[in-house]
Amino acid sequence: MSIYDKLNPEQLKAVMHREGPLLILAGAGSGKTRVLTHRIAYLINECDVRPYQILAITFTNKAAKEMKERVENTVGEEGANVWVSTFHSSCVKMLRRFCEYIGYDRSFTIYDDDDKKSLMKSILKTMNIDPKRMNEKLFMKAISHAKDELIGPEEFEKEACDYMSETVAKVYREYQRQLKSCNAFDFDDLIMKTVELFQNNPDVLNYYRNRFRYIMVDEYQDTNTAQFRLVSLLAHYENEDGEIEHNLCVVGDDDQSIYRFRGANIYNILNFEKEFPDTRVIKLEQNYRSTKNILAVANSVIHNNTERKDKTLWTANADGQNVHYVKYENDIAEAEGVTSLVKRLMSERGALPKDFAVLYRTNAQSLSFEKAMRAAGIKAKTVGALSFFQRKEIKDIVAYLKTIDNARDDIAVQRILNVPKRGIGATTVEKLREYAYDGGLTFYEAVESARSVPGAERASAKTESFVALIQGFRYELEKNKVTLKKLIRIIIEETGYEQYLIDDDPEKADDRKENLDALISYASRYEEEADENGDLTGFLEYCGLNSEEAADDGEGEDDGQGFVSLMTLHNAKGLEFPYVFMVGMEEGLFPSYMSISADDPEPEIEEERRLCYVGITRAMKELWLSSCVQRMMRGELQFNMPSRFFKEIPRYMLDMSTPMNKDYRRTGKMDDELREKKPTPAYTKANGDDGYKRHDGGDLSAEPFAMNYKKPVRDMGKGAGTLDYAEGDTVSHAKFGEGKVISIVKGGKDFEVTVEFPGFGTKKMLSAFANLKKV
DNA sequence: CGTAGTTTTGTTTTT
DNA sequence: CAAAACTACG
Repeated sequence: MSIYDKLNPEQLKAVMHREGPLLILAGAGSGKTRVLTHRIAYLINECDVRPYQILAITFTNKAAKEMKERVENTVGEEGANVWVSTFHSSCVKMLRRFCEYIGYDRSFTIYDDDDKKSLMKSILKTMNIDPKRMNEKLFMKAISHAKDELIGPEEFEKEACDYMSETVAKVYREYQRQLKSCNAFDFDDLIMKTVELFQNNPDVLNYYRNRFRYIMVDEYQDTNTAQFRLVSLLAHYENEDGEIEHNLCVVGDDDQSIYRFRGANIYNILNFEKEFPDTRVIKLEQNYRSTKNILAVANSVIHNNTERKDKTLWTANADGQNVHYVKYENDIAEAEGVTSLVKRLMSERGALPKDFAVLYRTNAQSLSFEKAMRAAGIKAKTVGALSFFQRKEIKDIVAYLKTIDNARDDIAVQRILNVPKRGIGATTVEKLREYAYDGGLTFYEAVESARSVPGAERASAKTESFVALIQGFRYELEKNKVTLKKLIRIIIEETGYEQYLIDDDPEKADDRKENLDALISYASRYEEEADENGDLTGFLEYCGLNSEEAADDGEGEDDGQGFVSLMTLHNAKGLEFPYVFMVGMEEGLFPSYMSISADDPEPEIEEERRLCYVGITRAMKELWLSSCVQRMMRGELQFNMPSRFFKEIPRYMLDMSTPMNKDYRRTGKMDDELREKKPTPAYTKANGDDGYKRHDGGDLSAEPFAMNYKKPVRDMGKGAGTLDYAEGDTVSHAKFGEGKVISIVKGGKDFEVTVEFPGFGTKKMLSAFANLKKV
């Protein structure tokens, strides 16, 4: 009996693969993590590979942690020496060691999105760029994208061809300059700069090439160009006979690529075999997770994508229930409906809260579910929304720590200079910033010499006491060798931070204090776990990269029943639940309005479809899909059509009779009488003599919901029948201003209108959404 | 300088 | 309906 006995033949082939590039196309629920961990075990136990020669890369810290545990379970103690981490933390580790080669100091900090935004805003201000015309988001996106593609500021500048890109180039260069002077990297830099480090320093690269003889990458479909380069640089080893080995094993599923917006390059997986010609390809198509019915729905949806490797997932599992579809009157009814279904499944089937997940497209949707669950007394947890380290109070204290550790971090210093309030106002900060900028100083240095800064003299008494405060903290840390835990307590104490919280918002003060306590226990746990390099810099790095759940906040101790998980579809990747609710499946929400109205919608819609596929395949036993006729979105009542993805599911696969009484869809409440007479009305009507017409997935033109279909009210009169403008007319658009109509093409119930806007170029849009007015 | 009250603006997903 | 930006006042 060996650990390999439980593997199927394909899995076994993958596990036993020793040398050379290997591409594992692993469908959802096909046991890829198991393959990965077993392969690591195989290499160590059977092939004399040392654990430290293996590098396994995952995407999230959570996945890394889980994989590490599983490796240690299969391999034993030695498994702890396998380097399992995310792209970002691997890079941090390597940079921490060698960043001096590229002119950084070892105590560098990492900027998250908030920090990035602050820095960008201040740059735009000093460069006198009108934020009304070009806001910081635009620049952040452009720069981030460039970095994903390994395009540095110089190259970007060379390729700039219009005013827009030239401006971005200038900002990009300044942004990089300031990052460096702050001794900070942003997330994208972590990858790009590591690649730079390798490319410019062969000795460093060779060091890691010789060390990492076997490299594995999980979720390979979500790698971007920079990450691909990083991995291919590393997976290059010259053996004793002078042959080059590429011991690179990547595991992925092109159908689950959902991070294109973040630069993920789907061709990394589609063209892997071209990059590495001697690649062995193994497909894992047997699904161990879901029922046949769930898988059938997933397959029928994903088959509408054109850019994919052909494969079809199958399972030996039972048929299971049909996938359910419920159409609710509004978002509140949806939340209550889902909640009562959860309640009912718990009482009728003995399911536990942890068996359920509610998946939605946008974080904003979580609120109504949180409320409904709380009202019904069901434990639910929203995962991921606002991560621990993004909370104001945590960021403030962390900014103090950053300032103590690395006063070159201008963003951190600016954040806390007047928090809690010390009477140092915006004008003073502005003067200090100018002074620092002109004199090539860090912001902190400017603060130190505020006395001689024109315009800031008046506040110099206040800035001096701030400097003294920081020096005091440094003294505690360096001379008195206080622990991190103690240091944080001292900071809170000395700055009067708790009083500040109470003055700022008495309502939230208690919650926030609890978060501070959580930070303190997080720090003390870090100190216990970390070995000798458990210093302040290390702790900050830990904080910066762990965007996920922090310390258990003590709230609601686990009783073994767990929580209903509320999360975005993106967050659900890699997870599985017996019962899954995919909610808010409406045109304009999922697929999102952004994807529908993009210049070139097809690839975006395909990504949304993959996201849909990911959601469906999270379900093990039973799946509910739902949409609402109307919902509140940004304070306005919106009327959406059911998602186009429903049209891609053959109707006979859907059970549309889910718990219904007269009022269910309107209120989300179940009729108790009905429940008692017919205990399980939900599961009786499926697939059969219900009068539903059956058609296969090929016929997408069929009206899916003739039964309870209402025309969307949104923009009636423009969307349907006729338009009040014609080709050649001048129209006006809320965002782009006036433009000339180039063409109008009829498509389905809508018109695709092409308009040329001076200054914005030519845009294609759907008449129903564009809200164009004839001028 | 700080604050409270008002207006504007923006809408996806995240390491 | 937020959050952010702006304004007016003490």
